[in-house]
Amino acid sequence: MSKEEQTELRSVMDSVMSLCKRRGFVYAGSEIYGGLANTWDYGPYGAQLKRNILNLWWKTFIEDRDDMLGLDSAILMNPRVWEASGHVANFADPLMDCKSCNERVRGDKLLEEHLKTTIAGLSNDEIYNKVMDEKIPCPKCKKLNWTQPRAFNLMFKTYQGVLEDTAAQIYLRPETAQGIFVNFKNILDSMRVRLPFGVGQYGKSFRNEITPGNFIFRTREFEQMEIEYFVRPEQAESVFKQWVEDSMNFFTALGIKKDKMRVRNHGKEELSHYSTMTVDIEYEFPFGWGELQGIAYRGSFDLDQHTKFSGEKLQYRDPETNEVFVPHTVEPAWGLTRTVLTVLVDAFEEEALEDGETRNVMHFDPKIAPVQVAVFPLQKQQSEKAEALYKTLKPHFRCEYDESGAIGKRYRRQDEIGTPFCVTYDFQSDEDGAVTVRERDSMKQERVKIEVLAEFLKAKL
RNA sequence: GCAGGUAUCGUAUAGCGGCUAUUAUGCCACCUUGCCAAGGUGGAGAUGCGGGUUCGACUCCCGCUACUUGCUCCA
Repeated sequence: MSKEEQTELRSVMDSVMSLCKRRGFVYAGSEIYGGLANTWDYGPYGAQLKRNILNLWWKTFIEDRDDMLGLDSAILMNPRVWEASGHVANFADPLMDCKSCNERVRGDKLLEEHLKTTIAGLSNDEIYNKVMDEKIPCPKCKKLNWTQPRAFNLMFKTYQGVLEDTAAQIYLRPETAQGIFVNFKNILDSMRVRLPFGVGQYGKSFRNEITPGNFIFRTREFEQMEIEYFVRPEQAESVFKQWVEDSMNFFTALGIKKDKMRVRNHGKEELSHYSTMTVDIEYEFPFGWGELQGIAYRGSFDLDQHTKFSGEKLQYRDPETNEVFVPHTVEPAWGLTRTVLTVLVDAFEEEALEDGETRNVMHFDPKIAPVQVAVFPLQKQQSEKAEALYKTLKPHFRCEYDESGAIGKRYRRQDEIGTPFCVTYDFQSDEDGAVTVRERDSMKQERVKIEVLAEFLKAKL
């Protein structure tokens, strides 16, 4: 990619951010107090868009399927959960600073690069000693002048109870997934399920990322949609492949351009502590490729760990053979807030018009557009009739009524927030009982009878 | 966390150590308007926060905050 192209893409990002603020999609957090780093608030259209994406996900993967169940577990959990999951031990980067030039590196990565092998389970002291034994210098200034590794645990800590003593120290969840494993037994006992089946939930997670950024791409507070799909070990591979396919289909259903997405296999060295097979679904953002979703084959790691730490047997008994075993899991994990960014960036177009003007158009898929139908009177004489029509459509679609300014200006307003259909009640409507429906993408106009209008629009959504 | 860049009405911008801080667009009201940002009149709206230098700071200096580029990473 050339410098010019990068600058161009950078300005796309700026345009999207500016539009988000101007049109009520996303605002900077705590803005009137000078902001708080990396926090963003979703405005009316942004909140609606996020919810629409979430609802489509829930419908696609939970409601419409016989093998899926929904769950909504707590953000605050017993700290032992995170010991079992490995997050207390592994979800921290041992960062070392070079005292000579201030370069900061991950101690474990430094070792791995030097030794050309993967290492795991070393304590900070062990990492430090090993680095000093091997005399691994700073990659930047080539001096051997490291600080002790300091663990920056990515989990947010807080306190339960009014006294800030350590006994009550708990974490904000860094992922929603553990809530599913922890409820595995509850679900088996209450829901009469059979393998293979999955449990899905969405919600906020929190990670003290060292380097957040890129608008709402990487934020310390974010929303995920996660599924744990439980299978017999021998089913895992085919189920895994099926999830990759289903996931891509979901993104396509959101209207995201296929040629901007790719599936990327994780190499051995980047697999996380729990996974033996992982793929990412990535999108090409203006700032580069970024992960939208990870699909990880976790084996029986989580259920085994929680069995070990809790003492509860997390197993499955086959009702026909009476065979007892620990199911394996395939975990598709989406970033919801990231998906919102993707949809915003992907839908954005600065369209050049014939007269040299431009119009900003958000080409949201009609299913997830914050506003689906806008209703106008051609002029204020038709206000009353148009408003009455708006009220009949409102229960069936996400609707907006606008009578302010010239008709062309109202079209443009709706283009900018991605409304796919505009309906205009005009001078003829009284006589022919019809209205003009204008489509955002084609800018085509069509005359539609009012009595079939709702049906007509529904067919297009 | 380190190194660089940036910070002026909602958005995009101009400018200056000193007069009422520029322009465009958007927004609000009224008039006008027979389908793609028409026109007229009026209106509201900004120097991120704190300190210093100075008779006087939006402008110069320092600190903070936020955004951003690179290192990092992963939903």
